[in-house]
Amino acid sequence: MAPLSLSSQVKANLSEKLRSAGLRTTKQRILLAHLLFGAGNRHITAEILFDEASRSGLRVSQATIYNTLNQFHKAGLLHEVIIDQGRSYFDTNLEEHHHFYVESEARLIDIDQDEIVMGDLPKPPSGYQTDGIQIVIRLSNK
Amino acid sequence: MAPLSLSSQVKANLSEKLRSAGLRTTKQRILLAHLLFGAGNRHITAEILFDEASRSGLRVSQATIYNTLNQFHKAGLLHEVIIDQGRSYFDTNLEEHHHFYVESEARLIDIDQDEIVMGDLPKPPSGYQTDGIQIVIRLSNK
DNA sequence: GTACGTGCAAACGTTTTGCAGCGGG
DNA sequence: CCCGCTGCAAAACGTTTGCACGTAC
Repeated sequence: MAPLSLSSQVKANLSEKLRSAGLRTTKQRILLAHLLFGAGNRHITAEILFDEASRSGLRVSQATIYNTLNQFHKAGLLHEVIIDQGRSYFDTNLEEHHHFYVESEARLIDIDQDEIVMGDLPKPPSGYQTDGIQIVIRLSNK
Repeated sequence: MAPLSLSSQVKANLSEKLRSAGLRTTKQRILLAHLLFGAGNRHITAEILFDEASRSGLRVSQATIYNTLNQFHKAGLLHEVIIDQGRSYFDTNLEEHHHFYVESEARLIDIDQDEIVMGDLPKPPSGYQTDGIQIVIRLSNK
């Protein structure tokens, strides 16, 4: 994969994205943002992102990967999907949608929005408010 | 809490339950089964079960807690709910149902079956079969 | 210049594993 | 008697944290 040589146009776009999310634009964040957002919707784990960053020529520490993913998440640039014990997935698709999870491959697959039809959502118990809904359909090999 | 003094009737019932699930009936499993299944539907973590077992007078190792929960799960006596990163919940309610999750209290709450209305489920991609569906609605304090 | 980001390594909490010994069938 | 279960301790795993240094603004 091509190293840090992002075109200045691409860099400008990513910088803008980070800045409007209230984040400083460091070299690491620009490249990680490029890996995350530069190739359509992705389901990515810290491990995958670390590998991709390393392979693309940027020497980042794991701590930075975790910090960055958490910051992007807190800033609303990523959604978190928890479905595998001990491993978090981050989804670059921010629209409300749901997933198949292939346990044998530790892989998430988007479900088409119009494929899942929900009636009314249950009301939360008093004192609480709904914060997000997550539907996961586990798949196994036939 | 009352120690290991389970009535022989209770013990017989639990023994039967374990045996028909293909599990040997050891002292530890009988007591853990009693804690799990003797008080209605529960959402329990390894930590909670370990504490309850200790408090009830049985000296069990953490390894046995984990082994037992995993075995009960594999034997179909428990459902696993993964929603908190790094911690597994086991649900003694085997019927298909769904949950609220109160993040601030790390607590699961059952959703009444008739409160959630689903249309048709999406078909799994070819080569895969549906293995279970999990709906979680995250709650925060209002 | 200052507050925030980064790297490194150590710490953390949950879960798994290896192995010797015990106990159910 | 044998195979599976248990306890213990250590290891493994993903993730977080403390701290010194570096860098965006």
